[in-house]
Amino acid sequence: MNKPGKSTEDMDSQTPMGHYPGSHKAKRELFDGFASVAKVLSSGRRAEIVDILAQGERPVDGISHEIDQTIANTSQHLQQLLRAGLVKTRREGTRIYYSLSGPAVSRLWAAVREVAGEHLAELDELAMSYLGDRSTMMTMTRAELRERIGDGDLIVIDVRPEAEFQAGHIAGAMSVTLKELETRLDQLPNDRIVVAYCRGPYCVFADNAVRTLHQHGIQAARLEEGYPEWKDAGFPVEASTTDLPRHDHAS
Amino acid sequence: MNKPGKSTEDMDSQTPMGHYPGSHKAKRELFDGFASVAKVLSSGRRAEIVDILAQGERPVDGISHEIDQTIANTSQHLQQLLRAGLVKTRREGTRIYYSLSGPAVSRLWAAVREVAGEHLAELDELAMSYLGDRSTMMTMTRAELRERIGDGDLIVIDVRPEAEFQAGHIAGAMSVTLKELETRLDQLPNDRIVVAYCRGPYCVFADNAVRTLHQHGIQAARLEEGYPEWKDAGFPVEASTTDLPRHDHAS
DNA sequence: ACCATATTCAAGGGAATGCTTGAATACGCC
DNA sequence: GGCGTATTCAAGCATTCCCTTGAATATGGT
Repeated sequence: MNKPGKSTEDMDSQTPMGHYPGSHKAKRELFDGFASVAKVLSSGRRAEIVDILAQGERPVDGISHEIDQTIANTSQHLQQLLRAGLVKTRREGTRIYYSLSGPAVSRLWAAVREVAGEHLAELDELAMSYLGDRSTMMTMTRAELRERIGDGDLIVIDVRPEAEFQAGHIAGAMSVTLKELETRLDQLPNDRIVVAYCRGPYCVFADNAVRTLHQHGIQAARLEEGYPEWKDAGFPVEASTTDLPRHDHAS
Repeated sequence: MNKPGKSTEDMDSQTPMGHYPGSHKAKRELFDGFASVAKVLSSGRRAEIVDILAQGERPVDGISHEIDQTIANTSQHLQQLLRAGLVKTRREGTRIYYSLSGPAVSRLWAAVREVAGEHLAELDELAMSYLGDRSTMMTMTRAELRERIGDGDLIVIDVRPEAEFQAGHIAGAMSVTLKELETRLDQLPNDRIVVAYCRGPYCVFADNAVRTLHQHGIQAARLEEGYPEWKDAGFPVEASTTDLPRHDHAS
């Protein structure tokens, strides 16, 4: 006898009376609803999209370029995120800007990364393969950076794509993308420690910035987490109001 | 030109030099890794399993009965949860007990429910259909309950299946399953408010207990969240050490 | 009105998923 | 060693998912 009981088909066995809420069918549907939220994060490409939107709003073709997928495919992923309620849209002329629908989504994404980092056996290997060796790199925590950010002995650079800096960044940070970094070394004061940050704990931009700076003999450290975590912690942020956020094409 | 760039195929366009980490392929694989954690929660049945395991460890056939699925199917779902690292196992004779692999998993599950509750359009309807009308039911927060639990004017009952009570419960609570409730009404002191709790904010047991108590003219309220949230908040818990946790068959 | 740009829609193929069924494995008991 | 119980494994089928391709829609500029 392998099958589940049929006698209590539509009424939970814990329920003593027939007319109470709690049918198995409704329970299945409710949990299918919860599952639909997780399902939308069950694609690596959509996870990348959420990681990018956690930085701020972005139009479709900016996202498409960032995740290296066709516009059509990116659009379909965005539709799925939209249907599940994880993102919302804002139209501006011919462009449609997507953004996370709330901080709870950011927390969910952080929880996924945390579980993967703590419990998924292969993750260390995958992270190592993408990020390279981090063991020799100096890091700084959010709390420490906030403490020391006004002291004048360090400078904070944001190495995310310009569009993300403009959508919001750590108060007092300057934007230096990786592409520009080597040509703008002279603009960095050589008597301060440079602290680089980017999208989050698994973002490679800050790592590579620190590597480049070290090669040029400049003291540099990486912020352990990224802009979304800084913002979610309620630490001071600011946005470029000089211009509307645009996507940045490399070509 | 709809396709993503091929010229930067294996090197992130933000990276200035060729030998730095950050290839697109490795990034895809890393995010596929994160996605694999979410994917395992993308089935309603596995979500139910996680909800049950958040109460404490449980053997396969107990879970199978609880989610109303065949043992074979339940086992396969558990294998997937195991591969993704969300659960761990403990063998005891011929039984294999599954449990969540850490509190991060519990937080992840809470984050999924939170996002669904805040942003998924259909969820209210699904919850209403499973739980019934909650609007007339009195509730109590964790903090308030902890405050008043020693005052002697209320009594806390745990209406989850006995196995879950034994695996861990709110300190000072007494176990009264829904099945027993009507026959044990005389054991409840009639000069105190009864506070019922169960698995979490979307669990129907406590609701139905309060409904039954009200029908018998007993003052009763529902704890807003359940045992996992109480435990994760660091509030006092205790476990039955009189016997090893068993599953409970209704049949 | 016409064109360019940004985004969405629709159809199709190959792969993966969830559930079922029936058999295999592992442990404890006699 | 043989039996009963708990769990896992393996094969099959209908469904769903991801990505691709090509066309359709919507907005703004000239």
